[in-house]
Amino acid sequence: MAKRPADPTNGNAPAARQVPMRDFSRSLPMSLLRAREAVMRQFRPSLREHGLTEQQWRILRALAAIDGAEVTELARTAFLLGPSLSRILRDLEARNLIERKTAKADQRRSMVSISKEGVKLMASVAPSSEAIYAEITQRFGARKLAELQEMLGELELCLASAEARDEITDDA
Amino acid sequence: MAKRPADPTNGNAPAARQVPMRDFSRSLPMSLLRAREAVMRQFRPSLREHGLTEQQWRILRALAAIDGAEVTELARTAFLLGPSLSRILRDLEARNLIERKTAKADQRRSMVSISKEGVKLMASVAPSSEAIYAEITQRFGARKLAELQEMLGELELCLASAEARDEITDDA
DNA sequence: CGGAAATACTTAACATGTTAAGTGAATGCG
DNA sequence: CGCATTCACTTAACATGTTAAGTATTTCCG
Repeated sequence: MAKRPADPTNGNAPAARQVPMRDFSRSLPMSLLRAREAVMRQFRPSLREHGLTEQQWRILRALAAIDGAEVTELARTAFLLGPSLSRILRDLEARNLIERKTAKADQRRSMVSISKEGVKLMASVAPSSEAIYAEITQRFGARKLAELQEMLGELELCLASAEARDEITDDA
Repeated sequence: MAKRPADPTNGNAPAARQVPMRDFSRSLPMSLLRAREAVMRQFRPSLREHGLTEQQWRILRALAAIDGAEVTELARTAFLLGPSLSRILRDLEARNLIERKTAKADQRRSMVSISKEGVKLMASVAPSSEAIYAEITQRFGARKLAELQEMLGELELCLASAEARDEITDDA
């Protein structure tokens, strides 16, 4: 486990001065944050030109792939929290990029789908978006990219299972 | 590419999706986002118990390691944008966790440092934080973790250099 | 049937991300 | 010196992240 470089100012004194922890610029959360920011920085200008934020784009992509979904399902797919999604859907609906209709069987649920305008907008953004992705793939290497994504998936899974265990423990 | 022949026929058939774009749940930004979220989900409860957000914690850690820094330098270290940092510093100062003094040589700059209270708070959070990190390291594997971080760093570098090239091109 | 509990969202409140504009203090240079 | 420019922040405005509370609907169950 994480051994740190010796700290001459400290030793093992428990109560007094704090050890500088593992250089936090190399912590996992920071590495992930910086990598993601580096990637998103490539896409944001293009999205912005089309009047879309990253999250709005995620929602449209998710909707385009499934031809209608409930809000909760959409939240899971686009990896957004409910409140964020609620706001964004309100705005996207006002811009006529999506459509909603409450389900007949269950008035609580609402089905969301992309509108014709939404599809048109996607068509205008997709080429540039794909080009950027292709550029990244080429620069970083397709094989390496696949490896990276594989590891990211494993990390996610390994931590998700940690939480499942916590929940069981919590059950009082 | 990807003209989307609107296919209303498969309303509730999740099976055959004619994919206009690469399944976006496997896109690099989503992979990074989900991995990071999985990691942060482990830390947030502990930080919250101590009344700190993730960003406030980043700032304290950065300050603890360097014993005083200018705002711009701190922004780079903690990977925060100027406006976010300004707000957070205002709040941390109000809570007496940090101290500021304007530089004598240049009145525009202000030096920020962690206060005694700030150090004390860090000392109370650090053990749990380190324990969580150790748990993650153990679950995922130290070697694999190092590999992952190595790849993330390479990705960041490879995209940063892409931007450097863009800027040169823009310069005309 | 009827009320407690669960479900599917939505609102609210606060903190941060992101871009643009503002402010006051140094600098460059004619 | 004078003054436009640059610099180091800060404010502003809008969008999202995050948690808690609210609302309407449905389901569970006696």
